[in-house]
Amino acid sequence: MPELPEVEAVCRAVRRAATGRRIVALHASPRLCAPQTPGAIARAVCGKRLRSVERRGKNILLHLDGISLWMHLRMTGHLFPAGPGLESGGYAARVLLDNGRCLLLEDPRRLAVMRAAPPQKLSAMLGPLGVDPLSLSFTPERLEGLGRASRAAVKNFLMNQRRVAGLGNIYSAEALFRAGINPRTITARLGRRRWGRLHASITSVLAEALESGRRAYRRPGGLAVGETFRCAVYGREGLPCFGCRRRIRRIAQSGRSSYFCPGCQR
DNA sequence: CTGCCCCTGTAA
DNA sequence: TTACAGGGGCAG
Repeated sequence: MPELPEVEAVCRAVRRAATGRRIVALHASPRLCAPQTPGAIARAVCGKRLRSVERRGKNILLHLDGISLWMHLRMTGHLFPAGPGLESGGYAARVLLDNGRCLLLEDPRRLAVMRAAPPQKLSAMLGPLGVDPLSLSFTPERLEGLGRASRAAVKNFLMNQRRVAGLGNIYSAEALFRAGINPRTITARLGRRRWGRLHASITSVLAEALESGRRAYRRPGGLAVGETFRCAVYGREGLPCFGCRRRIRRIAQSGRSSYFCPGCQR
């Protein structure tokens, strides 16, 4: 489920619920922990206090005393604070806190990953990540600079985490719709005006998604993050465009679906 | 940079 | 039964 806004909402929720708390136990499925083991991760983090929560792109970093816990939710992972009683179906990991509450990681598809390592090691691992679109260094000039030499379709460019870190299939499509840019456009061929529009679109789409995600996340164990964001093109194949009423089209790009309006996106 | 793969659930 | 799913590592 998660792209940048959802992961950011998760981080805020975890930050509020667990900062300063000590981890007393950790249970996790082996697949989630590979190539480490659940036991090794548990030994590394138990007894440590959560000092801060950091997001880098779609990556979550829980910084403890001298060691950090890295998580990536991939396609279907959910992470949320929960009470002691919640024994919901099939969690992938449960991190018990010293106040009786816990952090629950659920993932029906079991693609999420988790690892414990010193923060420097994790930073090195995440080194190739590109600019975070919520950071101050994300400017129209920076974006244009990153894409000037790319011959990939602009949709694929936006989804490349080494360039811009955090956009996925949904918000790439939504940002391109707002900017009026066809997802198949060769990135390097975008002009200055379009780079400016694309930058503004990314910023506004993420801000709105974050806002709707915050509302959704307020219910403990309830609605998943991001569900209240109303997509203009994603998942709307064949339905009329909210702007020009033409039918939204779906095409495949790099094996993934891209949605766009043939009228509004040239 | 693109294709294939990793998994499991859901819908057509 | 098949296609597809919001991600990313890896091979080619």
